[in-house]
Amino acid sequence: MAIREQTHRKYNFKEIESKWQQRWDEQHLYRAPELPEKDNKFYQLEMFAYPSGDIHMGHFRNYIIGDAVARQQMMLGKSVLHPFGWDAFGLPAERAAIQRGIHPSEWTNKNISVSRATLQSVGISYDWEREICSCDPDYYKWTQWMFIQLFEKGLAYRKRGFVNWCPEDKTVLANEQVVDGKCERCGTEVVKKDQVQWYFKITDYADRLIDDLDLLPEWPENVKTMQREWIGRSHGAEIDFTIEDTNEKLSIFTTRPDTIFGVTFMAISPEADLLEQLPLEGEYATKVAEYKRKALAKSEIERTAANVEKDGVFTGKYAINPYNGERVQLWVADYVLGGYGTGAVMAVPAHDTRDFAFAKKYGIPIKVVIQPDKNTVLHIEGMEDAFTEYGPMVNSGQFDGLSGKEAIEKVTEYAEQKGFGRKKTNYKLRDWSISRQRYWGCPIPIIHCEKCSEVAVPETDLPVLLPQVEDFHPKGRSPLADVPSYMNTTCPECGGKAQRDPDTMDTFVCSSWYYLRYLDPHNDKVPFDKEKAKRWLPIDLYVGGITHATGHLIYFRFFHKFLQDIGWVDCPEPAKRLFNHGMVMDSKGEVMSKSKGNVVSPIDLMKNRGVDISRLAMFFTAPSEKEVQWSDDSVSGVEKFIINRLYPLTKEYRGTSPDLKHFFNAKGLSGFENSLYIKLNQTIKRVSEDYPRLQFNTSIAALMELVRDYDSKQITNDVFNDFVILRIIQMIAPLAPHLAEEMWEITGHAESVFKSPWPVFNPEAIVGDTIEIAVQINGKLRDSIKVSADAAQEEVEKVAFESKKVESHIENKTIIKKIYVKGRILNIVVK
RNA sequence: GCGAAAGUGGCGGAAUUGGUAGACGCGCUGGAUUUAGGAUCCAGUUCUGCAAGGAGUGGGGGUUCGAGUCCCCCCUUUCGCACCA
Repeated sequence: MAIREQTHRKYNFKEIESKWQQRWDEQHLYRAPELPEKDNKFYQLEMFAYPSGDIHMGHFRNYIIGDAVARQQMMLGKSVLHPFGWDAFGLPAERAAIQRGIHPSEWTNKNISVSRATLQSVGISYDWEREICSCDPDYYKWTQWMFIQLFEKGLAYRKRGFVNWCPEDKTVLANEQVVDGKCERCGTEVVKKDQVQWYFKITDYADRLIDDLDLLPEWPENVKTMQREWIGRSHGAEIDFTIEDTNEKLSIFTTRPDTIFGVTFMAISPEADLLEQLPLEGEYATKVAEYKRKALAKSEIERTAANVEKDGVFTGKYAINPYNGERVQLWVADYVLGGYGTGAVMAVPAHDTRDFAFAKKYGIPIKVVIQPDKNTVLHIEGMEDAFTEYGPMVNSGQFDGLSGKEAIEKVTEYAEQKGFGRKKTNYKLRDWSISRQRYWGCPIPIIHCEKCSEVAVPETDLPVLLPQVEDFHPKGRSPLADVPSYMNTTCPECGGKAQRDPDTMDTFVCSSWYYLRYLDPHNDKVPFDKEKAKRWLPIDLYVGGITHATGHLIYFRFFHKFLQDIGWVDCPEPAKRLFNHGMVMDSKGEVMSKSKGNVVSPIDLMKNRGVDISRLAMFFTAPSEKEVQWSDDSVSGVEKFIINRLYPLTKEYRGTSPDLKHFFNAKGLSGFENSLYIKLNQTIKRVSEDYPRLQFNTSIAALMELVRDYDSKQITNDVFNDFVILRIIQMIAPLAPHLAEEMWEITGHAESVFKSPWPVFNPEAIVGDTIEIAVQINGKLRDSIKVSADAAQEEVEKVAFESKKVESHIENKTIIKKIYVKGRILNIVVK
């Protein structure tokens, strides 16, 4: 009876999974050392998670990918750091507070408990001892510390300016949080608002953020391209025009100084401060004011829509071109961006598409100053659009004939000599606006004093605790502004009465340095220990969605570089390799979302089929970087494989405890055994090569083949039999950890399978004794022949020519040549 | 509009460097076993053809003994940027 039970051991995933989760926890299997050896560590990180309470398929996929890598790295003998934590500040908690009348912290903590429990039930190899939470004062103390470091270096500053404003959430948004002119969170159209805001001077790092992308060969090319374009470096010149009546400077940035003689008007952005300083007169003043009001009221969408006709209004003023003294009209136009360059442009209708359209509309002159080549003359009358390419300069005085790069250089040099211009590099990247008029965020540790102006809270007074408030309703100012006990304080410098800054920080600040806190999460003296950072950094593999390409992943690189500059980290980049997993869609290919009601919960799936089968199903469906259309049909294949094939292997185990430290000694194996041994080594090779590519679908396929070929009845060598079974268990372990541990225990191991060394293939046993060679005639496959693995070309040819199929294709033909690719193919060319 | 990536059976997808296209799985077909099965096992399954054969990796050209893979043109899809002067 006992034997019967043994041989019919059922795959009881519920029992197995909870048993091992408990054991792992008891054994502290995932506890990372404080100080690993520098060349034997692996820092595996998945992106910081917002605790929304329910984990969906996308999270599930993200985490199991990281988990498989971390577990294999353990088996490769590395000290693995695989931590997790919560990006817990942010709007949803505040919304929940408004809707349900509970405090954001309560809502957040509840969600964290639920999410943590779910993740624990997925059996992810996190070192929970290192769990962090960004809304915890022990954490945000150091976020405030980071702010102060930036502030002291002049990299955190306040300025008035036009900001993206969401009328629904009543808060400021960073450029990255505006998608298609709408608020990323609530979809409301974003408008411009004039406000004083805190900024981080990320633009100081623009060059390094671009240039150091070259230090990241293991980052996906598309992410690097997106970052380069987002930062948007362009080289050109700044040239000072003058305003006719006032003699004030009007500087503009241009990448095309070679078109300077073609300027026929200038245009200023309605947002530009310059505009305020212009002494406008009479009806012009009214018209401009009216235009400005309308332009600012327009949403980002209306203003930036591709086909919107350009419009503007004449200011009645004129500017003087310093190169030729020409007097040109000065316009206000909302196609000119306030935040880029100087907020004004020189307009060259003949050679810029936008200026062309504008000039045509308002009847402004067009002047050709660049020709396609020496012999082609452009005529304004025939021009349908601007000519924007490079070519020789004309009508440009002393510069006539120069073209392209040389022209640009000469024209710029001239301005430098005369003192009205200079070389200039501009960026699309703006300084990072980080203040938010919201409650649920990290308080800005600044005190405003009438005498001493902005003063950082002394480090000893950190953290500046978020006070309790009653009313979270957005009013357009921070809820903290209405808490006198918070706001009123004394100046750390002069001791006089002072006010705290009422704003909180963008949550992207919290998530810009969290990967460092994991290294030393309980340190109450410093944000993290430098020596620990030295040992653990950089992150070896950073897994997350592509959505963060231009937001988080730029901020996080910026912080890292800043910390390098002030001596806290010693490497230039935070993450060596970045991996973007594909999205999980529903079976119709639509994004899963609550509002569509098409969300498939991994929780139900795991309850019904088990964690390991759910994991394998996700892995097997597609390679990790590809989008998947999730359907429960994906499960049946791997489920059958596990229940009917793989798990029952334990009952074939013969209890010999083979030596796993060395290659198996294949001498004396039978024919079947030998070919299985070859298959085993081929599988180890394939799987070992698939893991670093995160191509687990093919690893599983390879294991399916191996298990299919395994046949206990044909194996007489007990040790060999057991050797094969143990190797299979090891190879599937990072993908299906509970199952593998259970099998590992059944096969007599007291210690975790993740402490066993990852299998190594025997390079001398990946090719069998006989191999198949394809025989082609003129490149077309005609037959396939079997020869011994070490057969020479003559031998192969001999066998090939004996083939009837080959013969029928070369009859009455002349053999021109024969190409033999060793071990693969013989191609006979005939005529 | 600009930039990038990708198009392979009924479906998800294999195929490091040019070298037997369709591994593995789903689905489907047939068979075995079974009281029964939507369980299990075995066999088959790119299309076409009775067969020998022929065609075949979005379409068209090219390089090569040989192209899913390399080059040129076109089409489609997805993603990113979208007045950055």
